[in-house]
Amino acid sequence: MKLTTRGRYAVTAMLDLAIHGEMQPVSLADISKRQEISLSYLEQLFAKLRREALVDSVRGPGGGYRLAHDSEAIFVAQIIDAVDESVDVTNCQGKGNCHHGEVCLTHHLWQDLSDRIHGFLSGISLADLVDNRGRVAARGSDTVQKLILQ
Amino acid sequence: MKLTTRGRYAVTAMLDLAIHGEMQPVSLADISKRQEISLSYLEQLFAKLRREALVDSVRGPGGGYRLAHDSEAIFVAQIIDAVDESVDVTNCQGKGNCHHGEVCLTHHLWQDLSDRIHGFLSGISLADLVDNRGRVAARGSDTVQKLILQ
DNA sequence: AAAAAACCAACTAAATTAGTAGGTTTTTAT
DNA sequence: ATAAAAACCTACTAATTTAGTTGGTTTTTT
Repeated sequence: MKLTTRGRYAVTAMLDLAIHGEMQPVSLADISKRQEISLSYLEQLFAKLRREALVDSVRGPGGGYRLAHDSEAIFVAQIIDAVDESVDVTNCQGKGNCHHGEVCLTHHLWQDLSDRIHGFLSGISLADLVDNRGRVAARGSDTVQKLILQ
Repeated sequence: MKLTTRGRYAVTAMLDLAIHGEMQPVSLADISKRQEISLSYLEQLFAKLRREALVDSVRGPGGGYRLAHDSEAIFVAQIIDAVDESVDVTNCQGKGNCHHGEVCLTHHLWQDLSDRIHGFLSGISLADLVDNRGRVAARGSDTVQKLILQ
């Protein structure tokens, strides 16, 4: 699994867009200043986000980036996936050929964990993050915890 | 977050121990052959597992390693932690000083995800893995999914 | 005494990540 | 028209991490 600065930067930048991009497009220079992320690095990330149609760009002065969809319809998992951070923790990229073409001893464990991580991040939209500044899991998790622990 | 070959190797090797170590200690050479993990690399991993008191060693011919506790009492999270793979995905190692000493925009998101991953892996023992060869999460997850999705 | 094993330290190759450098193209405002 | 602001693009680089190697020593059994 890869979940490093790159994925965190991408989500942070998209969240910045969701917060500041209501009226006019937001330039990467602004995001760079606010979030303290190198401008060139942001450019590379936004190239990928654009390829995956998560953002639209406006060139020229006053230009910048806008979310390509409502913030309710963009999910953290999509952002992470777009910048090439796979949330998959299996050794075989889910193929199941990890030990002589068969699944290895621990394949199902990693597969299940991967599914859970992806499921968790697929359920959180940018709008959720804007609403409560990232405190998202607390919502349902009490019930879930009780179920798991009982 | 780091969850790479190292952590997977460690869990696989411990599972091998749980399966083959009932009667006599298991040598790393055996694990190395069965699981196709470099012997020297296994040695490094077991040095850490021993330091964290997850395994006991027996030196000399016929020696090897044994689980230090019942397989019901050793959890995947402990193994991952022992070999220095942190399952924490925050940028600040959970300290919450990610943006000028304050929490960054996405801190809670990563913190919640980290907690979930750790919670998941803390609930799975080696015995669970032996029982159903790793197919563990399926158990409770249907109910959980329904709750989350409704 | 020999062999099997744990134990140990230092090194190395490969991969990945984060970041830099140095541009071009497009578009707006003056 | 021109200058400036911004996206867009490609290639390079430094640092870090990972996986693995090398070459031992120590302990214990046969």
